[in-house]
Formats: sequence, C-alpha cells, structure tokens
Amino acid sequence: MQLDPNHLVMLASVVDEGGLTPGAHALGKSQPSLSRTLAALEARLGQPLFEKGRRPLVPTELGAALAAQGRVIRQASGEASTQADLYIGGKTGAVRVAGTPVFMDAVIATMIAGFQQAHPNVRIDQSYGYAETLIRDVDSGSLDLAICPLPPGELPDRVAFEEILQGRNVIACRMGHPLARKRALKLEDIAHYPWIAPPTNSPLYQDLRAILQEIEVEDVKVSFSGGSISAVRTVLEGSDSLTILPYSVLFMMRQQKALTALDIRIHHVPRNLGIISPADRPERPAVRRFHRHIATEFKTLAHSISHAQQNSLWRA
Amino acid sequence: MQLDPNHLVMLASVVDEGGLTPGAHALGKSQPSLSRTLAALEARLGQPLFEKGRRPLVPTELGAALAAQGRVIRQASGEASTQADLYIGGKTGAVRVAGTPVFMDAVIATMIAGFQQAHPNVRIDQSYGYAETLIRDVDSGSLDLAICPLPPGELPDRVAFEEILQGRNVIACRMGHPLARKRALKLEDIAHYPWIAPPTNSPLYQDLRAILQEIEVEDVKVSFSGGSISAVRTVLEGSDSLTILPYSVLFMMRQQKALTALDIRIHHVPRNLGIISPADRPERPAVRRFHRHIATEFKTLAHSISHAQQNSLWRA
DNA sequence: GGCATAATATAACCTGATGCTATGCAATTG
DNA sequence: CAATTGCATAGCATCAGGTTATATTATGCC
Repeated sequence: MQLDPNHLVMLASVVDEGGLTPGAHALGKSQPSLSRTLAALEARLGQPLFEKGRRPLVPTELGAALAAQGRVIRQASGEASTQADLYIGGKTGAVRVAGTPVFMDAVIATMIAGFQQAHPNVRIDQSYGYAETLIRDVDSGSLDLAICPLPPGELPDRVAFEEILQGRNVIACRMGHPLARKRALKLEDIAHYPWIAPPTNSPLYQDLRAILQEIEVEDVKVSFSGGSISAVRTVLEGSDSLTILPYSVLFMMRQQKALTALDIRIHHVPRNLGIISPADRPERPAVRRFHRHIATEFKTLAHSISHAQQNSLWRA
Repeated sequence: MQLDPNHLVMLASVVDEGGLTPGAHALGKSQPSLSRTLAALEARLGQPLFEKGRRPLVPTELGAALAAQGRVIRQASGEASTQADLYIGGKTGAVRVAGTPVFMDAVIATMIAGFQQAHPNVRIDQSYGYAETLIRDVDSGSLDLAICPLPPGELPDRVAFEEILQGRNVIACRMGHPLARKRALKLEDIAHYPWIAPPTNSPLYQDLRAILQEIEVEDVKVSFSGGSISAVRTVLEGSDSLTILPYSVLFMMRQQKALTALDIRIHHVPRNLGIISPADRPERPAVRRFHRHIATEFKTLAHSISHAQQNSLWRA
C-alpha cells in the first residue's frame, strides 16, 4: 500500500494538535481539506485512523503508527527547508578558493578567519596556485574564486578579474637589520647581503630578478629559497637576509614588529592583485558572500595602507 | 522556504538512480514529469540542484543535501506502507481479550501461545472477568473479545455470541485417587472427601453448589477455595480433594496424566462456552485473525474430545 | 570534426487531487 | 435540553502533476 508523504504529515498534524481544526490551522489549510483527505486515506486503508464517534479525536493503533512516520517526514521536510534557507542565505555550503601562496598565507588567511567567525558552517576549501592554473580552474568550474596578481593589461578572457590592490613590492628585512634605519639607501649598500628567493615559479621570483637586474646586482647570494611566507619570515627574522615581498604582505605583519621595508625605491611592479571569478556562471550564495567579504576586507586594507602612508608611520 | 516532501523524494530518486530516466522508472513515473517538477523546484529555490551541462547528472551541494532528506522521507513513507500492510494483514496490532480465569489459563493460554508463534508482533492484552463485566466491556469497546460460558437461552443483546463448546462439568481428582479407578460411583462414595471450591463469584461455584445440592450433600468440607486453576491443580495433585471443572479444561490437561474425572453422572450444566464479540463494530484485522484462530482451535478441540470419547479412551 | 546515440528539456493536453466556502450533523457541556 | 463546538459533506474551481510527442543537448566513436 503506497502512501503519500503529505497525507502522513497531515495525519501527524491532526494527531499532535488534537483535532482537525487545530491541525488544519497548524498546516495553514482548511478543516474540510484535512477531513476529506484523511477520510480518503481511511477508505484506501479500509481501516479507521481515529476512533469513531469520539470527540476529542483519538487515533487508532494504525493512526498512531502512521502519525509517527508522518512526524518523521515533517521533521525531514522542515530540515530540508532550513537547509535550503541556510544555503540560499550563504550560511552553508563550500567555497573553493585558491591563490598565490604568499598572499593566501599572509593576507587571505586572516580574512578567512574573519569570515569563519561569522559563517562557521561554510566550508572553505583552500589551495595554492599561480595565475595560469588559477584562471584555468576558475574557468573550468573546479575553483570558485582565485586571488592572484595579474599584469594590468592582461585581463583574462572568459573569467572576471576584479582589481583589489595595486601591486607594489618592497625589499624586506628584519626590524633590527643594519640597513633598517638607514635612509636613502644606495645600491651598493644592499649588495653585500644574502637574499631569500621565492619559489622559482612564482611571480615574486620574476619580480626579484627584475629588481636585481635593475640595481645591476649580478652575483646575488641566495641563502634560502622555495619556502612559504612563514618560513621566509622566520629566516628573515633570524638573519640579515633580504627578500622581496608585496607591500601589503608586509603591512599585514606590521603588528608583530618583526619585519620592515628598506628605504629604497625599486621599480614599480606592473601587476595588480585581484579576484578571479567565473564570468558567466552565477556564484553560489556562500561563494558570493565570501567574495564580498574578501572584496570589502581588501577595500579596508587599501584604505588602511594609504592612511598609514599619509601619517608617515610607514614609509614608502 | 516550504518544500513538498514528494519533491524531495523525487530528487532523492534521481540522485540515487543516477539520472532522470532511471529515477522516473524507479518511481513508476515518466521522465518528463520528474524533469518538470525538479525544474520548478530549482526555480523556487533559485539554485540549481544539478550541475548544469553535465551528463551523468551530478547533484550540487544543495541537491545532495536535499536528496538526503528525501531519502529519509522515502524511508519513513515505506515504513508507513509496510506498517499499514502488516496491520491490515493482522500481523501487527493489539488484541484485548478476556475470559473466565479457569478457561483463560487452562484452554485459551495454549491457544494464545500457538497464535503468538505465527504472529509474534501481535500484542495480546489478556485479562480476567465474568460474563456480566465481559459483555459490558466488549459492548463499550474496551475489550475486543471475551470467552466465557453463558446459559443457552440468555443470548446477550448488542454483542455477538458464538458458541464454541458445549458446557459440561465433571468432578476431578488426582490420577491415583482412591475413587479414580472405581466404576459407577455412588453418592456416598464421594461424600467423605474434602472439596476445593472455585472463587465464589465464578459460574463454576454455582455449578458446584448445584451439584452438591443434587447429590444431597449438605455439610461439604471445603479444604481450599479461591485459587487459580494452577493452584487448584497443585492442591488436587497433592491430596485426595475433589473439585468441579469443565470437562474441556480437564481434557486439555490429559497429557500430564495428573488429573482425571470421576465416573459419576452429574447434572448437565445449562451453559455453553462461547466467544463474545462486538455486534456492530467490525473487528480490527489482528482481532479478526485471533478470533478465527480461537474459533478453529476450539473446533479442533471439540473434535478431539468427541473422538476421544468415541474411542473410549476417556470416559464420560 | 561530425555523426550516431542516449538522455534531458519543452510543449500541449488532460485528469484528479486538493484548495476553498457554505452548511448539515453529531458530540460534548453546562 | 439547549447551546456550543467541531467534524463531515457538498459543490465548485484551480493547478499540480500525470501523460505522449518532440526538440535540444551531451557524449562517444569513427
């Protein structure tokens, strides 16, 4: 005997509310509707669901048994409803985000932490990658968002690119570095210190090569290479090495007072940090929420940076 | 967002079967039906349930989450279906049956055991009572069936009474009783033995009084009274007491070879054992099954009794 | 690449379930 | 016994959801 889940829910409502009228009210339907439907159900079953001729309506054994299943269905249905509402509201779901390692670890991780605070049930699946693969993965749909620097001219086809921060690199060293307090450094001042090189496939590495070429340092000593920002920072703090870092990354670490930037102008990097997202496909609610969060956080960050620069607390 | 349980079941079916066509087949519906319904659901949600433009159909996060609830609903619905089938088939449910203590314990209990064997999920709620209250309780609906002896003429109003066994009482004693092997007993033979009396409110007690009056025994010694059949039997077995018992009760105990009947004619009891059931109200399936079981068992019993008598294995 | 194949989406139609209001009828209560 | 409350029934309207036929779209193979 095939039974309609809706009928079972109606039955459960009537049993639980203690009558057709309150039961109908609880379901937002009319009393005759329930009466007819349950009468039809009784006819189908060939068995009464309620004791006949009694007026606080009392369910039969069968009625009680079926009502129990109706409750399960009502519960599951309600669960589905709230799940859907949460999902649509972006309170649940997964976000697959990737970016260049240094930015992800030094900048985005903090923003993710803030997002998790407000949306603990959104799962963030983070991974690392560089521009080419990021664009491909966003385009193919295996990635929801990507954060990476791109040359201003080279706006990628088929995906959207939203600039969020001007690219600017600085030469970083530990706070107590011999060069840290010197003003208007010369090229020869930095020539003698060892360098920490980013992974060779990273854009930063290209920037480093460009800078070294610019300051005409040929035989650079590379003391460490290939590490994450965490490893780089640890090595920087414990030595007199220099490295190249995005200014924003250094800015995010300003609270720790461990690293600083050298007072030397280096060539402007023709690269702007931005968010890559699918151009055609609409974002899932959780992705949209996360996207917005990242975007506003970066706006705040950009504002902080320019504010800090105006106050000369930090030098260019 | 209110969701229709049926839609969730459809979704679950499509997800589990791996496509609209097999999903529709599993539900016994057509493919366009599912397609349209799920498309409408997606429109309501504003979110896709399946990844677009992929074929093997793969559910989205939301689709998978809702399908999980759909599975719960399908499960509960199926559970309700089998529950209903079992109930209608009389394989489940409760039977409220009562009867006079001696018959219930000595005769009906055995039949209940046999019934439980075949219907382990039917709950038997047994109680004790005598004719008046039994009839009242069956009529009021607080009892499904009652088994008790009634005088042939006094067919009760408003309830059905189905005769199942001719009433006939005998005087019972232990197998090795001094009178057990004697033939054609006289009244004076039994006058000296103590008696076990049934509860004073039982019909058997009236029968006992009638018999004693018949055989003109006035100053009867009652050595024990008010006990259940089990207690009576124990006392009978351990003494030379006599008592009055329905022949069928004694017959049911014949295997144990503990008790026997005296070879003495006593007045025929104007009382037939029968099943009392509601006249108007239809019986619930489990009750109907139990009723039939009892009835056929009694037919068998009646047959056995007459067969045994013909073979003279037992004397009248 | 393009065709063959298989599965899904759409169209058009129709039936029946289910919503409503109005009202009759039965059970409970004072 | 009358009043009240609540369930059952009737009649009507609507639309969700079933069908078949057909267009459209992925996918796999040559």
